[in-house]
Amino acid sequence: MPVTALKAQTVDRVRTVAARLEEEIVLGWLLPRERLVEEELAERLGVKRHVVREALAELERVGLVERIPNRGAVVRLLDPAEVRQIYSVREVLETLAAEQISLPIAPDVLGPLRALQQLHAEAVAAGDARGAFRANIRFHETLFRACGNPHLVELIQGLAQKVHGARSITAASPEHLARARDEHAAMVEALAGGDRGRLVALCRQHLGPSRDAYIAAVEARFLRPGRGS
Amino acid sequence: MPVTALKAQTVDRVRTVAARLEEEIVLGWLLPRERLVEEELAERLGVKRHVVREALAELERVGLVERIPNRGAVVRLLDPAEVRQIYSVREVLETLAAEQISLPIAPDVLGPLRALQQLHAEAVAAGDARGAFRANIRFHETLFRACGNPHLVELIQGLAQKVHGARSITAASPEHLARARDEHAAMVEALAGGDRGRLVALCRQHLGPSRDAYIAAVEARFLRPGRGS
DNA sequence: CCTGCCAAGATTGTTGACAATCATGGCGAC
DNA sequence: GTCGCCATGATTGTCAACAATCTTGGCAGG
Repeated sequence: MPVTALKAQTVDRVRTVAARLEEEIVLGWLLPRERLVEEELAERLGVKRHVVREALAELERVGLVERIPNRGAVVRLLDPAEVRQIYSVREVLETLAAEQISLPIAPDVLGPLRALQQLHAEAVAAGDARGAFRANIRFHETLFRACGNPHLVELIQGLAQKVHGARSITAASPEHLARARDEHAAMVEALAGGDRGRLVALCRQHLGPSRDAYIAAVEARFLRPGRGS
Repeated sequence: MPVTALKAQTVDRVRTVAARLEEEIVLGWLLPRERLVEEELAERLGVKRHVVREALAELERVGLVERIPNRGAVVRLLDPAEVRQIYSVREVLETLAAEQISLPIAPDVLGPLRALQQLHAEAVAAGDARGAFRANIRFHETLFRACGNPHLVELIQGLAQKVHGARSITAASPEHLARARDEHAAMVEALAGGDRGRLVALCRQHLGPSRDAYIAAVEARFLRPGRGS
């Protein structure tokens, strides 16, 4: 018998549901201010309400969802100022991590990284936003894990997750995906070449575009006076 | 009647229980590897098991408690290597925050800060470890909040919480408490005097002692070969 | 015509009981 | 005497019904 998943533990199902909802938010299936009704989600995702409940609590902690007592959960609209603050911390942390990666990079990091880079490139080529999103996450996780400090990686991932709600703008945009793809390639190159300065610069630049695109989009689309329905 | 707490919302009770358990861990009431039985805690703290359950999940996320499926929760023993990693990130983040505090410090920050510093000093003088712990948390929260980036503050607090389990060594030690008291005074002085370099240096130095004391204590007391019961 | 209140429906929050799982100690086989 | 198995008790995990709360629509009064 397989060692895993003989019986899906609830904690796993919670994680699965949370990840699924996160994806739907990132991919724009669920829009900001959209209500998330527990029973409806439970039925749609084939789990008990209790599981959905915990998943929503998880997403609330992360910041993707807002939960008001007795009123339920809605997809959160990130305030541009907040996004700016998060990105400024991300920049520091990701720079720090990049600086701590021991170069030359170990082959057992570089190999998987190249594989994930290719996976991402293929998803982009196929116009598969979900695949690109997933590959992108795994790429950065693998990259930053090479810094050797799991707690730093955890922080970086947590911050990235916080602004995932801001990704719906760029997650499906061919230009942004292509740009990310090329930047990933450049990062791998810098790693392989042992060029730390370039790597750090690339990591920093990698953050800018989605942040700016989101802020521009939000200010244009959502923050019109009079809380556009 | 007070405006708040007309009815204690469950989410608040969860937080309260989590904070209470955290304190008991920090103050050494609950020792590493000690089992945390849900029903027992529920009765002792006067809440339903469900609330304890969520609180334990919270503490697990934070890292103070370890939860094994179907086997329950135990107070987690922090691995010294992990503690070192966490402290190294803390150092970066707290330095960053200290550097971003706009000087001269605003009076509406300095005032409360001085009050908390005194509260802490009084608790130390009275040998009130719990009071000192609480005042200490509030002091640092107030201090770092002055950096203007709530997300950075959140990260700093989260990391501090992660190593709270390591505080049981120093939380009741008069020497460490006295030292912290003096360093707090010096920080306030540096803030009031607008001396950023001194402030940053103080923040950095402030971290060292409890880290080192914990590592020394753990290596001496808990990590003997043969998992000393 | 507008305002405030009340009832109905929808949704979340809470609880206790039940099921599943795991540690413990006793018993028999070898 | 030791090893392995099974019954038992303790503990956690799951669930569905019930209670509390909020929103919505309608109606009466001004």
